[in-house]
Amino acid sequence: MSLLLEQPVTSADKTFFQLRKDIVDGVILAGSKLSETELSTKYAVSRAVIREAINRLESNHLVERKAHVGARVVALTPEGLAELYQVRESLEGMAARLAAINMTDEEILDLNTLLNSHFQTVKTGETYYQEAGDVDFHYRIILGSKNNHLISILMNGIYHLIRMYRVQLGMVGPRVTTAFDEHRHIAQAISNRDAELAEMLMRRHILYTKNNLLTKLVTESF
Amino acid sequence: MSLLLEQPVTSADKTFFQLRKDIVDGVILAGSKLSETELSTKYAVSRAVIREAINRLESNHLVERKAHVGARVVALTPEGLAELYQVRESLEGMAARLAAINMTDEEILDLNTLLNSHFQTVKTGETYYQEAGDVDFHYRIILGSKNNHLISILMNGIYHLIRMYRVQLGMVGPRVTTAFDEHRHIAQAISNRDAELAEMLMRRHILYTKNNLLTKLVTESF
DNA sequence: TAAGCCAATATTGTCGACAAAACACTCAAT
DNA sequence: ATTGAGTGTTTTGTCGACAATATTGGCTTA
Repeated sequence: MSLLLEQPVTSADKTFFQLRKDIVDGVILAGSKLSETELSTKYAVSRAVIREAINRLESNHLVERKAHVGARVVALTPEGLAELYQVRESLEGMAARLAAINMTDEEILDLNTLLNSHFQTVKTGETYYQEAGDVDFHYRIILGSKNNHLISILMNGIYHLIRMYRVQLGMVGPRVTTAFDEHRHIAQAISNRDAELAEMLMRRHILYTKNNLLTKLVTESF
Repeated sequence: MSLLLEQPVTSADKTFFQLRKDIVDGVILAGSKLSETELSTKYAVSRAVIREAINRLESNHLVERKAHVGARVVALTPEGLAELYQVRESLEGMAARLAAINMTDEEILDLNTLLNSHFQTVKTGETYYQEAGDVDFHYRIILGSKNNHLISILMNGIYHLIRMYRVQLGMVGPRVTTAFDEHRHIAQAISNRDAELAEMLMRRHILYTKNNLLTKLVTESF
């Protein structure tokens, strides 16, 4: 049922996925240094593999490298969040618009089916599936745009950083059910092939999410 | 005078810049295979350096890698160009809007000064400086957005691929002076701090450029 | 005591060699 | 003649060691 089952084939792939997961989940703290030798012993691979993984993490905007100095996990800041979501709003708004045009009837049907199944889990209040479900919904629309560059920029470029903010800040309270309603309206616009409305609703949805996360980030004073 | 003087500090840096230049300029043909051993002898560096360079080229969307198979320079196709410019239109439109808000008065002054100097070279018809000048103009606006994620996605993410299409297809004929006029109008909107107009003009400017390049790509039947 | 230089140490950058996988070619069988 | 298996070759993936650079700490000197 879940999308995007990227299979690791090489040792560098596995290490990259593992490192990425640990960073997104906060197991490796935001802002901390990534020592190549330390990681190579910890993950039981050579430094060459670690270096390749770190390079890929850099293109995912999750770490920053400086020559002869090393790599650091990015810090989570209000400014960074604001800039990230400004870009996300533009790109995913575009994705929603294109999805309303380019998704097949079957894909739209699947999207609505997914929403119905999410409705069940939202009622029970299982936060873990909320996170996964939200990502799944957005992924389908992104893929539905059928624009490979857009897909690459979002999925390989910035989405893991978005998830990092979401996972480490959380999304709780009334926002959960509100967001679900917004998803329904977006899906409705796409079902009606109303591209302009789909873009507008998606942009507003992301704007709300940004404000929700920004509030948490500021009040928790990271 | 020129912007973005990224200095190579390591051997991998130099190799990366050289390879990127050769690909953008067409010295290494679009669609061709990149053999690691071959490149390592040609550029007189170890395979590790070549591999690092290729990894970076991949995050620049200039090459595609497959595990255990190798890397290939991307192909220039009408579909790829259309998708790329669809994304570019959205992102640079956003950049122009933000630039109208965030550029300092001094930066706007420099932008107008740059345009005046371009006006001289356009009259003489020096195509080389046209290309460089156009890139310079767009770079200033992108940097003027002051959004680091947007800057990174455009400059490190897709702009070299955009340049690759431009360089290998060329931009000639009446389009040259027309594009210059469009630049002037965009600069005017930014000078007036009219964000909405700046975005609209930039989007249309990029749309025109796309159509111009698409025509060339189709008629030349690459 | 503070500032600056120098040496010792630790970390990143680069290299060549070996392992594993994909590719190409031959040869046999239908 | 074509397809298939099998072998030999080439290419990519991984590793450990060495080189070059940055950091740390101590020492000297004002």
